[in-house]
Amino acid sequence: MRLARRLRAERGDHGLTLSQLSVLATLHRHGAMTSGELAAHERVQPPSMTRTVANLVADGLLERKDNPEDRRQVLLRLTKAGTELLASDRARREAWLTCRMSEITADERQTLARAAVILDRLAGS
Amino acid sequence: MRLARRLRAERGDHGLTLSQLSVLATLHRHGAMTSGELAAHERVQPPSMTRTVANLVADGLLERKDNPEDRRQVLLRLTKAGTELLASDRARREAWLTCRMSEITADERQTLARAAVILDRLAGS
DNA sequence: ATTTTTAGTTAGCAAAGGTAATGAGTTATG
DNA sequence: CATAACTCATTACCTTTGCTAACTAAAAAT
Repeated sequence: MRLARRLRAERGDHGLTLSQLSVLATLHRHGAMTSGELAAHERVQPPSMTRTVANLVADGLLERKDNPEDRRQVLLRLTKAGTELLASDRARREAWLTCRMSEITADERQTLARAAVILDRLAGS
Repeated sequence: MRLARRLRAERGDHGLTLSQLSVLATLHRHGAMTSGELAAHERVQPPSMTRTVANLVADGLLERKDNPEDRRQVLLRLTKAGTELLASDRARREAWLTCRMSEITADERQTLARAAVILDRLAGS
């Protein structure tokens, strides 16, 4: 909990929340998907995702595209602005992480890397 | 992010949020403290803590005690109900964790334990 | 005695989470 | 084919959690 808050504090300049950033990152990694798929992936209820997405669309970071094959669905994808913001955030985060990583030993770094893999598996990626 | 949500989903029966639970756990681990100390420890601004604490007091899990030496301060401590709820939550969480831990090898468990220590240090516990 | 600082609070904003109910589109069935 | 049933996304509404700014009361400093 405290660690999560510490990370949140490192969110910084762009003014996006972790949830919003996570949506952008998911779309970047897995490509365009529907609101429902996004909700399932982020482990959130559909209405919550609707709202988060609406905010991101309003900010011009996502765009909606109707699916002609099933007109109930809406495909979401990153705009150019969204992709760029994600890239710059990643850079900033990398910088912070690099700084942190310099505070620990190579051994410890390896332990963290292994732990990340295990946790990812437990989270059911 | 997704892992955090997965954990949150495991919150279950008692109806408390992670923030509330974290406050109870902190008070249990470090003993009674003031609202300000609690806020600093949870890395949250004082007004946020005021409200969280107010909810917990309303639920009968915390109690306020004026400090006669400095009457600006309010000491917060767990009630019996708060202590019991914390214990039962811990038991439930342990059960879940034990179940998870049985899914991985002893080697992996050790990796996670080591990682936890390192992260704690980075978080500035 | 007055000013400054400190602890906690109140008021008000936005985001994120949830459930319940609706609307529109698709699929299944009589 | 017409209707029933289901699915996807949304709207409406509630709670909790963060935040900042402004305020009160108490303590400390001048």
